[in-house]
Amino acid sequence: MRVTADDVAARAGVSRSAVSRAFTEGASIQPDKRAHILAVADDLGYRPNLMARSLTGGATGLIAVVVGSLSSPYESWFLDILSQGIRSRGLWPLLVPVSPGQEIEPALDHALAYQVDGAVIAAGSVNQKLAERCTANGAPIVVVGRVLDGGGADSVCCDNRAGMAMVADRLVATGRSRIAWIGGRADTFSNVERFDGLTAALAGHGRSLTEMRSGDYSTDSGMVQALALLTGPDRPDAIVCGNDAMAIGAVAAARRLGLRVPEDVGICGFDDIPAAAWEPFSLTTVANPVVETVRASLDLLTRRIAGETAASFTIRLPPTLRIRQSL
Amino acid sequence: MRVTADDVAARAGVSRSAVSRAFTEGASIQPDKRAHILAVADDLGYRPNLMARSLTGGATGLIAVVVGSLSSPYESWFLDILSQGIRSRGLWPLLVPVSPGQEIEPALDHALAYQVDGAVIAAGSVNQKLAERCTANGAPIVVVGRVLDGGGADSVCCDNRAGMAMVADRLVATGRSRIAWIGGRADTFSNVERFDGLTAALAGHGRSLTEMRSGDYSTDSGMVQALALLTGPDRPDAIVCGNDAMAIGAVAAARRLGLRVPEDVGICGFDDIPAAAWEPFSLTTVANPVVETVRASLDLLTRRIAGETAASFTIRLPPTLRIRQSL
DNA sequence: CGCGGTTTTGAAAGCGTGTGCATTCATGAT
DNA sequence: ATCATGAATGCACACGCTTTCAAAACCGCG
Repeated sequence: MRVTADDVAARAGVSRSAVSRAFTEGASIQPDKRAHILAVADDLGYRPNLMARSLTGGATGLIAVVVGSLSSPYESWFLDILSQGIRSRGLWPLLVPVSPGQEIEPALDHALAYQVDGAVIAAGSVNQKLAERCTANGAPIVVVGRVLDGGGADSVCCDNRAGMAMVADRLVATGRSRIAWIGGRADTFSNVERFDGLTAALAGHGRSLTEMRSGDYSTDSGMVQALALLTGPDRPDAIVCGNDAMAIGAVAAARRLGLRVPEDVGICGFDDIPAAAWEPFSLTTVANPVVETVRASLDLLTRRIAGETAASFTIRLPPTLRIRQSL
Repeated sequence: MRVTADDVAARAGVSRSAVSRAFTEGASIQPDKRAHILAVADDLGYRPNLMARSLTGGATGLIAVVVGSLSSPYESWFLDILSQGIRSRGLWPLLVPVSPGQEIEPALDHALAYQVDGAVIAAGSVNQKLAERCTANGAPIVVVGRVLDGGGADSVCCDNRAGMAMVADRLVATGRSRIAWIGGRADTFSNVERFDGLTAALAGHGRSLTEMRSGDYSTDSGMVQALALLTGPDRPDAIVCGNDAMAIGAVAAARRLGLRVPEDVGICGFDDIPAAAWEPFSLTTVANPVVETVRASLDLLTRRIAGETAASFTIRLPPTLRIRQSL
């Protein structure tokens, strides 16, 4: 039923090896014979079975992409760019969705069983042991958006502290004095770094946060926390959010209360997702360099796949402050 | 280097067949021997090579997911739900991203070469010939969001005309008389159906569109087209958009011009993406039943994969009108 | 025409797994 | 004690491909 290389060989009057060579770039075969074989193959609708090929070749061309809930605008934006990057390198993304809170390990195990050539991990928590297991199975990994403390895997991550330093400067420049914070999920690397970065930078200006609250990185949670802040005593004149989604919620909250942004309350996000530019928000935010992040991640990963062995590498990419209307 | 079933067999003092059977549910093997083998396997970090397994078994467990630009909120929302659904059925999504305007065929061909068990196609144009090629290669497909005219593939699609009929009712009920349309990319199935549905339903009320414009389903294009409409002569008192992203842009445009929504101009979208509920928009929109769409698609697909052969099937799911603040 | 050297070519040996088949083993009935 | 029955086990083949290896074909040159 399924047409195999043998079928093509029989039909073209050559050996199966010849068929294989016809499909292998730079293999030793006569040009006109290759052309004939390819014509026959096309006629029969034959394409080499990549499963079988990878059984010998050792490479599958698959890259596991571990990503969190895709309805989050940041994750989907990142996945968009990442998947394009993977395809443009002739590889294919095997999607490994993990809901927040879910264990990454069983899912990644399964992906490893597919003999993926590598993995980009942008969600879930990964420890050194897991990283080593992946590399031991011949699948180097690169961790995106956080840094593995123990080493053992390359990581690419935006410089959250530098980003927050720029936010602090802006807060001071616009004369904000009662500055509140809405964090994301507390256990995440980016949340910790962004919070630390902000408090440290503010301290450098002799200031500190007046209030701290936690959301879960969703727009709804930003809305809820911002409502609480803005209706509480000693209303803040600036709210810094752990990401853009929450900042969008915060802007909505301010609007609902009839407050002007940025005059009454300045609001700042992080990431610069596409929606941040939408006019009713016009979010001032820290632009996360995701294009560069993707490029760097895949460079690192393909080099490892090619066999380069070196100590694990951490790349920190500098963000930029995108000043719009909200702060 | 890579640990194989032979390694486990040697270490456990059994034959390789025994190892295989230990990992096969319901195979004939002594319980305690299976336990021993599994223990040894776990110790060695062995997992069956799914590439090799699928070479004999005939099934790979992979589902090709053809999807457009993921930075679009609708696409990423859909992919989120779809990928969860695929995983919950024990299958794995192989991502096949195709940019709008790009040919779907070469990408899908490559996915077929991976011997995917099936494909969910939610982007790009697919004709009957392509559908037949897929099924001939043992990969049934289901087309989502549009209907294949010639048959040859199952399709699941929301009833765009019914949705637009509800919009028309609402337009009449709120007394709109100058109704404009902002369409999406003209060549898409959903755009044609939604436009036809709206004009037909309006005609049923003895009304018609006063102006028609085309965007590209992006928020920016919605903004641009709405600005043109709202600053032109004979300003419309309602704008119906081909999707939510453009409707969001239209709301932003109205706000920029100082118009009140919905008093001065009513705005309506389609899909009910998560962002539609965000407060500054509070979009009145047609809710696309994506959860049901995903369920129906995967039901259809898994049944085909299981071998059920029947005439191709088209499922039309009824949308609902979600009335918020914008119309 | 012969010869060393370079391509081409096909046969065959894997790659890691599932499974049909024949064999062995344990079990219980006669 | 013997035999029939069923489960458990190992051997070997198949899956579809790549690639090594040795043989064959080809080339230019003397």
